[in-house]
Amino acid sequence: MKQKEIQIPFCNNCAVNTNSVFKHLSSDEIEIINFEKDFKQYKRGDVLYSEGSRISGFFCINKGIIKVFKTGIDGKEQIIRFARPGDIIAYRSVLSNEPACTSAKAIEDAGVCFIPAHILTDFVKENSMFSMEVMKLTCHELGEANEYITDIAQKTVRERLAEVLLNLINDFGLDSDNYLRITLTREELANIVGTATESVIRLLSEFKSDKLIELSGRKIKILNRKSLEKISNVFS
Amino acid sequence: MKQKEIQIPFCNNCAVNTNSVFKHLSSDEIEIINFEKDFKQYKRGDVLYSEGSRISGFFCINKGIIKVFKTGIDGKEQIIRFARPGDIIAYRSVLSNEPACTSAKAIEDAGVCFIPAHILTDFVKENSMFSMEVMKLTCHELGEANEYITDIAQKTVRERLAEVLLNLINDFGLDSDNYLRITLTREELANIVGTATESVIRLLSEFKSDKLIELSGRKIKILNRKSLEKISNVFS
DNA sequence: CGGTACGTTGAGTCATATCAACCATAGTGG
DNA sequence: CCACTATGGTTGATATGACTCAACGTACCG
Repeated sequence: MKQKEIQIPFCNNCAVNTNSVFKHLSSDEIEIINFEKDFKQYKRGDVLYSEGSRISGFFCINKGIIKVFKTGIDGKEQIIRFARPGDIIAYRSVLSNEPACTSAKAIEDAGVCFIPAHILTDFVKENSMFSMEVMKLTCHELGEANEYITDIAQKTVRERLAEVLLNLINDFGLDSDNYLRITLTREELANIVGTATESVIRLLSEFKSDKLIELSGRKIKILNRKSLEKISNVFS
Repeated sequence: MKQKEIQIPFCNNCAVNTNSVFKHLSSDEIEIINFEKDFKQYKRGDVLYSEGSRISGFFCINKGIIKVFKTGIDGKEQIIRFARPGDIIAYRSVLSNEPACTSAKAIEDAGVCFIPAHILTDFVKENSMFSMEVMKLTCHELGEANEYITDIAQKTVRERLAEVLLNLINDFGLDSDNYLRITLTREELANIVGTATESVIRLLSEFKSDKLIELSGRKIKILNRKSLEKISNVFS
C-alpha cells in the first residue's frame, strides 16, 4: 500500500499565519521559523506533551483540535481550553521557564509544528510588535481563566453545561445542519464543565426533551440558542 | 488636630523595588516612573478600580493588601487573588487593551502608586529584560489560574478551604504566635473558596474542634499544618 | 441607644456525586 | 466467524455535601 504523502506546511503561506500571533513577523523571521520548525502528525488520543515535563519549544496547530488539560484527583482531567489551527500552546512554559502545568492531547487527527524555545524568546526580545502580540495573547487567556474560575465557583452544573455549549458554538461554529463542528465524548464534556459524566448525560437528555438540542451519537445539533443563553446566565 | 504627614515613597529606594517586576529597569527608567506616578492612600473597603471600566494605567502596591475579584451572580464576589507590596495590578487590562475584567478593593489600609499606561507599554517595547519579566509574571498568574480552575472543579469545599488557608500561610506568613498575617471576614474567605459564608463558618469550627486551628475573632491561629495539607490533598 | 455589619447555629431541601447494572459498538485474536 | 475485551453511553437508586432560609447573638460606631 502506497504511503500517503505528508504535506509539510510552509510558514510563509500557512493559512493560520494571517491572523495569528505571528502576524507582525517579517518575512525573514517567518523564514527562520519555517526552517527550524518540525512538523508532526498526531492521531486522536496522541499526546503532544505532559504536565510536569520540561519542553524545549512550543507548538503551533496547523490542522485538527487539541485539548489542553490538567490532571487532578484520581487522574480526572480538567480541560482548560482547546487549541485550533493558528493557536499556539505550551508557550507559557517556555516564557516562564517552568515545567508544563498542563498536558495536551489530540482529540482529532492533527498536524502540528514544533518550534524551538529560543525562537520565541529571541523574537520576543527583538521584535516589540511580536512581543506585544504574545503579551496580548497571554493577558487574554488570563482574562478567560478568571472568568472560568468565577463561573465554576458560582454557577450550577446545568448553567455551566449550557455555557460550555455556547462557547463551543462560538469557537468551532455550526455546520449547515446546525451541528456543532466539534465532537466530544460525554466524559470530555464533563471534564470541561467540571462535573461527573453521568451528570452531563442526564442534563443533555434534559436539554433534548426541552427541544434545545438534538443528539445523534456524539454529534450535537443546536435547536434553540436563545434558551441556552437564558439557562447559562451569560448576562448577569 | 494636626494632619498626619503623608510619606510619598520614592521609587528609587522603594523597598518593593528589589524583587519586583521592575528589578531590571535602569535608574533613568525608575526615575521616569517616580516622576509620573501618583501616590494615593486607601482605607479598608475603598475601591481602586471596577470591573468593566477602562483604566489609564496600572497600580503598584506600596503598603497594605488589596483583593482582586470578579463580581458574579447576585453580586457575589469571587476573589481571584491578593496583591501585596511590590505587586502590580490592572496591568492585564493595559496590555491587552481591554476593559478591566476584575475589580480591586483594599482590605487593609493601603498606599498605592498609580502609573500611567504608556509607561508600561513603552518600557515593554524598549526594554526586553523588563518585557520578559512582565511576561513571566503573566505566565505565572496564568499557571496559577489553571490550577485554581482544576481545584474548584474537582475538590470539595472542605479540601479547598484547607488549601486556601495553606496558600494564605504561604503568601502572608504567620506571626510569632502562629497567627495568620492576614485577617479576612468569613464572607471574604467564602469568596476565595467559592462557597457560602455559612459553609466556611461550619468548616472552620470543625477544623477548630479537630485542633487544626484556633479562632479569635478574625484572627486564625494555625496549630497543625500537616493535617491541613493532608485534608487539602495538595499532593495528589 | 438604636443601627449596621458580621458571626453563628439549626433545620430543611436540592443538586449533584457515587455506585451499580446494563447495553451498544468496535476492534482483537484464536 | 465467533467469543472476548475495552470503551463509551445510559439509566436508576441512593447518599450526601453544600446551599438556602431564618433566627438570633455579638460587637462596634456615631
